[in-house]
Amino acid sequence: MTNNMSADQITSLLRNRGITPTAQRLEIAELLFSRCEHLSAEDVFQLVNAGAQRVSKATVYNTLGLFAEHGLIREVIADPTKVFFDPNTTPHHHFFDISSGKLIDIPAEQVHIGALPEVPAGMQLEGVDVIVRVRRPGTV
Amino acid sequence: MTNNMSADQITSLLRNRGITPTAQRLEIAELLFSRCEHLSAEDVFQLVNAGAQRVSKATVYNTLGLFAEHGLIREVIADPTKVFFDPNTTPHHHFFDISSGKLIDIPAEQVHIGALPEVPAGMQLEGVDVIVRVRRPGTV
DNA sequence: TGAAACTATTAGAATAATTATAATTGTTAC
DNA sequence: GTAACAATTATAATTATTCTAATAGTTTCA
Repeated sequence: MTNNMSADQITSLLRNRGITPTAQRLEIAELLFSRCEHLSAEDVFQLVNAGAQRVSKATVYNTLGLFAEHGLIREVIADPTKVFFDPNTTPHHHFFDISSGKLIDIPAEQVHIGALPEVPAGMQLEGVDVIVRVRRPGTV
Repeated sequence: MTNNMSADQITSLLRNRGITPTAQRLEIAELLFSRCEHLSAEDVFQLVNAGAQRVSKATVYNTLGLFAEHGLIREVIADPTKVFFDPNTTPHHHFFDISSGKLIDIPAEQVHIGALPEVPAGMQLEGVDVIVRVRRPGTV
């Protein structure tokens, strides 16, 4: 699934969240929102620098962290070797295919959490992540 | 919570799973099952080598991986910076306190998953992990 | 306008977790 | 006792991520 957005649309997307739109941030945002895929920092680094390098690894991390902090994307922790960034911030969950290391969205309505335990005293609920680990038979 | 087990009990615990009990493995197992805590590889490395070093980092990783593979412990992926190892392998879920980086068990019966989506074609269900992220107010 | 003072952004270098490799030690079978 | 195999180790490499210094941008005020 791809989703074409104009540079202007992406610029105001950032502005609406209080993020100063710089060249690097626009490139990374464009990439995330046009692809609508689950990308790792490394994926973003490769894609944004396809051809000549223009954006450093550190900037990729800064930018992804900033976007996540401002609710533009969401971190998904399912793979011990890396964090994924999901441009879909609506409530939903994930299949994690341990054979391929890929994530697949699960629409929120397909997972029904009937009961949640009481949050420990003095703590604030931040979010609930459901990861359904699946595997292609015959693979490790 | 601590749980005292004799060296013999731990030895047969490993044997029952088809794991040859070596000195290093017994030390690590003893540590995991007496503490009943969520430990990272680094934690295990520190604890097992309190005093003089006897077990290398690589052996710690090998051993934890082996134990997990044989169902003696369970990997919990909640913190992007490291993997936790949980000696409790009964079905249950976790709070992850993002302020302190600590895990707290949630008994299985306190989380009720009413519906699960159909596993993608040709895939095999491996497990379902529910991570409830919580935070101490005022912390990042 | 123009430059000092400050803030925000970027990226090269450093760090931490983990894994791969190859050497070493221990065990088993005959 | 020794060949064949399995387990352990250390080193070093790799990968993901963060730190910090440097750069670019913005504001203040003379």
